Amino acid sequence: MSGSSSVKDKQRARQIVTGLKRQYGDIPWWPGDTGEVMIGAILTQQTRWENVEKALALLTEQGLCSIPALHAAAGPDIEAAIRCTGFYRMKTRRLAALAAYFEETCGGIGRMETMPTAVLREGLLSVNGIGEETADSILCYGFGRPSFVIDAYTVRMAACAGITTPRQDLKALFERVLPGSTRAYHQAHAHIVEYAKERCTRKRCEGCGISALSG
DNA sequence: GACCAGGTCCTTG
DNA sequence: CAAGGACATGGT
Repeated sequence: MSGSSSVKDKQRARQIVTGLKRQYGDIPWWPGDTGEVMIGAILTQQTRWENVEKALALLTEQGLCSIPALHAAAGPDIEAAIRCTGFYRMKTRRLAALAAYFEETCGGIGRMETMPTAVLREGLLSVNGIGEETADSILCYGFGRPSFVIDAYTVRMAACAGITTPRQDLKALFERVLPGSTRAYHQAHAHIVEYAKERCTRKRCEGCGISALSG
């Protein structure tokens, strides 16, 4: 916890953040409304984003790309639209659970806008099919809260950079290093994904460590 | 054909 | 409680 490796990890995390920011500058990320972002967050689980975009387009075409619409929709219609994202039966159930939570338990998304982030996060985690990463994606990109997202790319980048902090503590590590603004969280996560998806796959990891960033 | 993708849940040992 | 398996399509 307070060992010297934690100080080094902090420095390494800072180098990842600043190095990538220098390389990419501002990049756009998830311009959709809250409902669409939440749907995308479920669909992207263990799935390439390009396939998620196709599914979102199909849902939109059919007027199903919102929480109220999903809540009213028939299962098979949802399944058909999201098939290309894989795990489509499972994801249809998860979307239904998400929609039921906001429409029935919360009384609409609007009611949650003013909730404290911690309360909102607990509520999201209580929905079957929403784990830590999905919850933080929804908070950060859907509700504009400063809750940093730790995904497979971030974990690999951290490992490549020599960070030894255990996975469950990476969120706190990056949140300590970053400025507290939601925008900073958006950008840092977007940068990591942009960088890592090209060179930091399961099998190979080509220069995704800090050495490649700081020169 | 094998392997992998911006996870999560349930079942075992 | 850690590890393993299931969920499933689409691209390399």
